[in-house]
Formats: sequence, C-alpha cells, structure tokens
Amino acid sequence: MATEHGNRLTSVFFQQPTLTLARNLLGCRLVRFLNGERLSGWIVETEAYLADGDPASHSAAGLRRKNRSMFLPAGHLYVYCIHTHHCLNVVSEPEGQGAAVLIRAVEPIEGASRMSLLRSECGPRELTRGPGRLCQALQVTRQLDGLDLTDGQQLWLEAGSWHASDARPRVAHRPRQQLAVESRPAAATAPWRIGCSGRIGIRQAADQPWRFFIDGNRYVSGRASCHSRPPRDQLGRLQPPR
DNA sequence: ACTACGATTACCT
DNA sequence: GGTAATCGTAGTG
Repeated sequence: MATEHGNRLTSVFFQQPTLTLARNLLGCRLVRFLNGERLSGWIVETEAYLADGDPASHSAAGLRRKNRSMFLPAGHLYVYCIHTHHCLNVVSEPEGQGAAVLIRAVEPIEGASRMSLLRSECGPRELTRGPGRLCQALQVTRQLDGLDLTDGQQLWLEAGSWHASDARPRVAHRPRQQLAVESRPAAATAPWRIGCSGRIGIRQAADQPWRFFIDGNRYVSGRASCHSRPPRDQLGRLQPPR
C-alpha cells in the first residue's frame, strides 16, 4: 500500500534537545502523501529555533494564534507564512516550550515530476532548494499546521537509510571521517560531514551557529559558499574567509 | 481602520 | 549585488 510507512519516526526520536534534533534530522526522509502519491526527499538543511534565549524564534514573543502550534509537543508540525510563501518546522521539546527545527531544504527522492508541476516546472535543482520552495513542491500550507507527524496520514518523517548502501543524500566530495551523531536510534554513524553556520534571513542572533547542512550537498540553499563547511585550522578555529 | 513587518523568492542590473 | 511582490498577523488610534 502506498501509505506504508514502517520506517516512520516515532515520538521518541523527536524528544531530543532542539540543537541535537536539528543535526539528526539531516538525512531523514520527509514524506508527503498527496492524492495517493508519495512525494519525498532527504532533509539536507535545517535551522534550530530555541525556546529560551533566542530572540529570532517565533516563540520569543509568547504564545499567539499564529505560532500556537510551535508550543505543541515534539513531533508536531508548525507551518507559517512569510511573504508569499510557507515554511515547515518540526516542533521539538515538551508541550508549552516553543522550540522548533526549520526544514530549509530537501533532496528529491520520490515524485519529482509531481513536484515540478506544483513548482511550475522550474529547473530540477530549484524544486526543493529553500524552505518556501520545498513547501510549494510538497503542497505544504497552513492547512497542515499543527499536524502530528507521528500519526498523520498526509505528512511524516522516516528514518534515514544512510546505513544502507543503495540510497542516501548525495555529497559532492568523497566522505571523509565519519561524524559521530548523538542519540541516533541505531549505533551507526552518518556517512557525511555536517556543516554549521549562522541562520539565514534573520537579524536577531544572526551569529548563533544554529544552521546545519549536509556538507557539499547540491540542494542546500543559498550560494555556494553556504554549501560547505567553512575551513578550520588545526585547533578547530574558524579560518577567516578570503 | 491604518500601519508596519517578515525564518522568502524571482527577477533585475 | 538590489528590490518588488503580497498578505496574515499584531500593534496602535
């Protein structure tokens, strides 16, 4: 059956600290079930928005009608509008906290032709590269706001199959040292490096390194300089750009 | 009722 | 690199 989702992530997965969850969502599969068809993609870029001490977070001003679903328990969906577009967040932390992970980009897996129709047949790379674009490609709107991702029949997440050899998000370079990822359900480690930077498009707390992405993946948003880990010296210090 | 704003995108030079 | 598009929400009078 097309709605089969034995790999679906359960509430336990979402009960990680927000910054950890933002990293661990990389490589997971975002699935949209639309008109009997599965549309899906690898999550390749995320941003964390915290419950406390984060002036850029929509929850910073307190609970409002607009952001109420951000205060639902971990594993729910928070969708908001920005200009003419929508953005999709995975809620984290216990109910009432107000933290979430913005999904900024996915790499298409299933249903790319349908996504292309929903996106007015733009180029393949522009299908799901960016938070507004991926929502248009997967037909995610405020109608789905507040959905339980662990239970809903329209949108959910599945465990990454990066432990398998056949399918995984692409990286532009040969994977090097494996990066240990905390709180994985299995003991395996992901075969890519995780890049980290300030969050895009915000003014407040723009220097906080709470954006995460799969290093070298082509579907990561922004310019090329946003697609790779910034170079670091032997002590792990950030190297100045030149 | 009126105004200002934005976790973006597409299109311009 | 810059900026218009365009609208729900929230703050103000």
